[in-house]
Order: sequence, then C-alpha cells, then structure tokens
Amino acid sequence: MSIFGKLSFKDQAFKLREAAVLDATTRLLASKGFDLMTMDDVAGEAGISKPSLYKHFKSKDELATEVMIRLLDDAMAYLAEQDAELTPLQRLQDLLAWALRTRLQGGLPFLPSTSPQVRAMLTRSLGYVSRALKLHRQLDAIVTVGKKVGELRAELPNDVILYSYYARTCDPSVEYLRVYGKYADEEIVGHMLAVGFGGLSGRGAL
Amino acid sequence: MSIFGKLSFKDQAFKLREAAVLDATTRLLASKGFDLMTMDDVAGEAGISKPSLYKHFKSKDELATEVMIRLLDDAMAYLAEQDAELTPLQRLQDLLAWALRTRLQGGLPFLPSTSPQVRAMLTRSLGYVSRALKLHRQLDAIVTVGKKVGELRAELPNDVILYSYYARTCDPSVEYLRVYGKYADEEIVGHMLAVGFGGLSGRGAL
DNA sequence: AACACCTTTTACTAATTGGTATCTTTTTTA
DNA sequence: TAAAAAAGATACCAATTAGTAAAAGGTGTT
Repeated sequence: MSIFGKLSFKDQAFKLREAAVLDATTRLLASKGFDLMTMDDVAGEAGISKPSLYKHFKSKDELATEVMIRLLDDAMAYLAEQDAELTPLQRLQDLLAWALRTRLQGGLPFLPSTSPQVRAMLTRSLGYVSRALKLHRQLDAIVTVGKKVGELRAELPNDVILYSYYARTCDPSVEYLRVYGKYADEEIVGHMLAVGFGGLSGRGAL
Repeated sequence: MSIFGKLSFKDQAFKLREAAVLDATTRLLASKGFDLMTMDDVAGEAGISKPSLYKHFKSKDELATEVMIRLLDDAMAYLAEQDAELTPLQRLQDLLAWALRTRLQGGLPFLPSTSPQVRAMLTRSLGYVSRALKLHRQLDAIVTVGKKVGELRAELPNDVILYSYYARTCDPSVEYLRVYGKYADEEIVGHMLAVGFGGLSGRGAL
C-alpha cells in the first residue's frame, strides 16, 4: 500500500506515459490537425502501442479535448504568474507573445482555429467550456480596465476586442511569414503584436 | 455542328451542372471543410449522382482546387472593377468587406484558412499558384502606394501587411461574433475593418 | 422515329481508421 | 524467485469514403 500522495513506480511511469501522450497529441494537432491525426500517429509519436493509448483515454475526442483543456489551464496559469506591475495592454501583449512563441515551437495556441466539428466536440465537454468561460471572463476584466485607462479603443465592444484577440493567437500569417525563413521567430512575434494592436494603417482608421 | 462560341443544349446543361457542382462545393467547403466534405455530399447538394461528378472533375482534390481558383478569379475581377477614385486604403478595405460579406452569406473568402494538407494540394496546382501570385502582386502594389501616401504603416514590411490582410479575410472571430445574433452582418464587417486596420489599441502601439 | 450519347442507379472495390480482443512478454511487487 | 499486473504486439472488426463498373433509362440530335 502506497503512502497517500505518493505514487508507486508503476503509477509514476503511467503518469509519465500519459504526459508523453498529451505532448505528442499537442504536436500532432498543431502539425496535422484533428482529422488527419490518427490514433496510430499518436501512439507512435508517444512511443507506446495503440491499445495502451486506450488505457489512458477512452476515445480520440476525449484525448483531443484533454489537450485543449490543458492549453486553457496553461494560459490561465501564465496569466496568474504575470508581473503585477504590467498594465492591461502589456498583459494582453505578453500573453499573446507567449501563445505565438508556443506556436512557433510546434505547439498549439490556447484557442486554436477549429473546424465546426471540433468546436462541437469541445462544446460537449463541460470541463472545457467552464475553463474557456473562466479565461474569457478574466480577459474581459482586463479589457474593461484597458479601455478605461485609454490603452484599448473604448468604442469597440469587449467581445469584438476579445474574439479578435483570440483570432490573433491562431493567425495563419505566422506560418506564411516563417516559410522562407526570412524572419526570426521574435521578429514575427513583434510584427504580429504591432499589427494586432496597432492595425495595418495605424490610425484607428474607419 | 454548333456555331463557334455557341453551345448545344446538351453542352449548356453540362455547363450549368458544373456550375452547380462548384457552387455546392463552395458552400460545403465553407460549412464542413475539406476533410469532412464527402463526394456524396457534393453530389447530393448539386443534385446529380456521384458518378456524374467524375465526368466533371477527376478527383476531390481537383474539384476543391477548381473552387479555390474560381475564388481567386472572383477576387481579381472584383479588384479590376473597383472605383478608380478609391485610395489604396479604401481599395483594401472595400475588398476585405466584400470577402467578409461573402463569408457571412455562407461562402468562402478568397484565401481560406487551410490545413497543411490542403495547402500542399493547392501548391501542386500550377493554375492556383500562378493566380495566387498574380493577386499577391496586385495587392503588393496597392500596399506600396498606400505606404507612400501614409495610409498604411510604412515601418511594416509589405509581406507582413499582406499576410495579415489575408488572415483577416478568414478570421474566425466572424463566426464567434455571429453566433448569438447580437450583431448584424454589416456591424460585424465594420468591426472587422476597424480592428484590422486600426488595431485593438488604436495607437500603432508597440 | 431511330440512333447515339449521356445520366442515373445500384452495387462494388480498396484503403483508411477508430476501436477492441487475445495472447505474449516485460516489469513490479511480495 | 514466484506470482500478479500491466504493457506490447498482432490481428482483427466495423464503418466510412474515394473512386469505378455496368446495366437501365432519358434526352437531344438528325
């Protein structure tokens, strides 16, 4: 019998394998997307057999949902650890930069651009929806303050700002800009922030 | 024998069916995406049988590529017919508004957010690549002038501006903003233009 | 009106893939 | 060292789907 809180070697190994599966799935979702990612891919990338996969996750949907949940948790953890001195705009910029760096390293942003079917899958998961709402509320509060102090455009509704912000985390231009190796990763991040917050014309145009 | 330029009734009907297939495919690509769109879907939506589909297009890839080519042609036709009085910024805004309205009506933007596999498929098509390059060059010229007259941020490289511009045509926030029916279509278009060109902070920040 | 061609229908093939059963082998624990 | 539990390998099932074959029925052309 194991002491409370301490896991047997076997269970530790089990946990490690599970983490490897989640990491592998994250990479595969980023590179191939949900539909083209096969469970054989996942098993191979994680270094275990397919039947063993199903010891950890009941289905492909559950596995993918778990990955997305972990991304939301990571984002909220990152937010919680941000320097308290940052202004609202700086916090949003910093979180976006973090999400973009994650993508540039082969990972997924916390709100990936999903097909209708994947979105339906996520909506079915109570755990995912509650976390997404929680993160959304946190960011909404930041946006509200940001508008008040004049760092964000007060004439834009909060949800317009937030959904556009989410879209920036999964903006496909990142891939296009990286193709030719013309820009270093940090340059891409900088440009994405400049465009996202400052716009293309820089005038608050229209 | 038919007069040059005039088609027999049979051939006219064939052309009409082909147009119906392309329209159906466009709608299905917009709603389900490439992977989840089956050839049975297309045949059903177009009102013909699956074997007949293959009289028009050799494969699913060829069909989808043809749809994407048509979108590029439509975009270039739209550009060509724009009011000559428009400034560069106005031309870009007008084209983006057109692409967003197309999406809001269940269509596809001229540069849809594509999975790696679909992108590879398109890259294999000479017809697609040549048109995409042509459109890109046209827009690049507009951007260059726009920077010169101070309507676009001169400190941003042209390709950063252009890829970000493309991303705006397929920005997923459009779907999110439409979900609750809170905003009318034209409001959404307006917000997307405001955010895209003016940014979230409106300061040309960072 | 008869012919020729095209479309439809039905059925099929082959490949992929999510998920599972079974048996063997390794590893952990006692 | 022996027993027990879990992981691996292999093989399989069932469903989906791109693409095709062949026969039957319409439709336009001449």
